[in-house]
Amino acid sequence: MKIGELAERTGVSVRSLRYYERQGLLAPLRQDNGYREYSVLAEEQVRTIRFYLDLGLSTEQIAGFLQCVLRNKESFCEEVLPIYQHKLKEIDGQIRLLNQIRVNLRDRISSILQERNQGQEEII
Amino acid sequence: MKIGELAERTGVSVRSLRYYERQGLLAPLRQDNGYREYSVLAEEQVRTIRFYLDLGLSTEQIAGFLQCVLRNKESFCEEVLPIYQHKLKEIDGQIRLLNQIRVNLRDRISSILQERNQGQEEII
DNA sequence: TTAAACCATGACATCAATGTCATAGTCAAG
DNA sequence: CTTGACTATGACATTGATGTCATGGTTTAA
Repeated sequence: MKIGELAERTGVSVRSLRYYERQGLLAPLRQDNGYREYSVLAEEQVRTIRFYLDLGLSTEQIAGFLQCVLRNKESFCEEVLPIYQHKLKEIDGQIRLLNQIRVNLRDRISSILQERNQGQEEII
Repeated sequence: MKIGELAERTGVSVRSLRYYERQGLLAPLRQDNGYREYSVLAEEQVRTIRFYLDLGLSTEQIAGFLQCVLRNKESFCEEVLPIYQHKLKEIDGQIRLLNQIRVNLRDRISSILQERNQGQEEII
């Protein structure tokens, strides 16, 4: 199958498919005319790539274990666990930071609303 | 005071002070030699800018209300509240997304650990 | 056969604040 | 007067996946 068909089947843009290839995540054959030729397995492979990307992993991280997880159960691939754990710490840190900001924002919003109400009361 | 001194007093790099100026957040006078001349008020102003930047607001958003909040109470500046509320929604969305990923990651990590333990037991 | 649709590659843009470097003018202390 | 510290401006880099455009070759359907 050619790149346009794979793009349509997976919902991933042609641009991204070429990018994944350059990052070492896909390795389609080439037809005589230079067109990329994807096997039927490529569709599942792209969905796997998308899954890990959506998990927040980088193409570089994914490249480190993609071949393994395509052939085995995830638990068999040694590289996966440390990457997951590292990502989890990162996510926890981000959530903590966002929560601090969130609390700060909520405080300021309610304080603004309160002061405005007091201003109204003074007028009354 | 010159830019180096302001940078040292506020902990903000010279580069960033020039950037803030270009974004319309600072407007120092110029000495005859072209050097920027900051008033003592600039120090507080920079801290205010940093505060809003740390809250996740963009220089463009900050520029929209900075002059007002420097002169009045925050609750007096009409532009602030909608920006806060918009930012809060954004943060909530980010937290939600991160939490989904977090749950996903934790599930996969524990599932890997569990499968590895089962593998061990089988050997025993 | 010809036009439309598809493919290839490479380059530039994005988002945003900041770092860094190059080049050059200015100032202060020795 | 000279050297080192400071300042000015402008340009390029960063981060990462993706969009978009330009240019040109290929295929396919009418």
